[in-house]
Amino acid sequence: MLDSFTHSSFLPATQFCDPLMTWTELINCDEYPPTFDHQTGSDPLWTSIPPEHWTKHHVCEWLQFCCDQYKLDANCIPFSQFNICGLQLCSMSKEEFIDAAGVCGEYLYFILQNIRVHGTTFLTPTEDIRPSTEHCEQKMPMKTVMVKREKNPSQTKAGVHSSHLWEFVRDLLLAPNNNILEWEDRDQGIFRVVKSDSLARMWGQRKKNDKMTYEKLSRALRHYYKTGILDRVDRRLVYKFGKNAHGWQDDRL
DNA sequence: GTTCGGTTTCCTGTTT
DNA sequence: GAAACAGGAAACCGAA
Repeated sequence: MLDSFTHSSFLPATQFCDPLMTWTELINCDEYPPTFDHQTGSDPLWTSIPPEHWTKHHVCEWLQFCCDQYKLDANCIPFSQFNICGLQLCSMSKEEFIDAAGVCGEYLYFILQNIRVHGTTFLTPTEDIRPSTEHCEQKMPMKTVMVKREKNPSQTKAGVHSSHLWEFVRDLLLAPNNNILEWEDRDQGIFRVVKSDSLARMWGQRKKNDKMTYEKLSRALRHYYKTGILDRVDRRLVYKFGKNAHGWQDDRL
């Protein structure tokens, strides 16, 4: 159904956005929120109204947006089950999301909660919300990456593979209501893996690798010790962001 | 075609 | 005994 939507027709102004751009990157991107010049009049944008007020069409657009931006496998999402209005969508529990779309459902749930928690103001194109370049440089370490993208839109596809495991973990930690990872010491960047299997499943989904296990994922995490992205914590299932990890302090988007 | 970074996979041994 | 950790080694893959 949603295959009929193309990225260009749906989000024309996000052409420079990395489909795997992190949530933090996405909403701080100068190209975000998108402008919908072609959409005016009676059908307001889903970005401009609270999820509770979304129409079925808005929900549909949001799903497509999630697939595009977070590279979720659209084949795993039974769109017929999301042929509902925003109010019904918001009333769905995480379990219902998971029942409907498996791991993708879990991810969709997180994204929706993010929108609900932060309201729609951050999706509204106001000068106050959209960070200026200078402001962004001070607050957002990822600014450099974004500037590169703007300068060279042809690198968009390359950006798909710039999503690293530690960034995936970081973004999951920053997502509200996630029960897979939790902070042990927010200031120190110490966090704990609560549901190792779920984490591995989600990472496997992201990498299109259904053979991913927590054992393999943890090995990948341990590689980060060498590069200073993670520091060793001598406790089971507990990790700490190192000096070379950035963005994890930005819990306020 | 080569190099490189970032995993992924497999393994053995250790610790909890 | 199971689960998780530690880390070596090799393979894989996409980007440059």
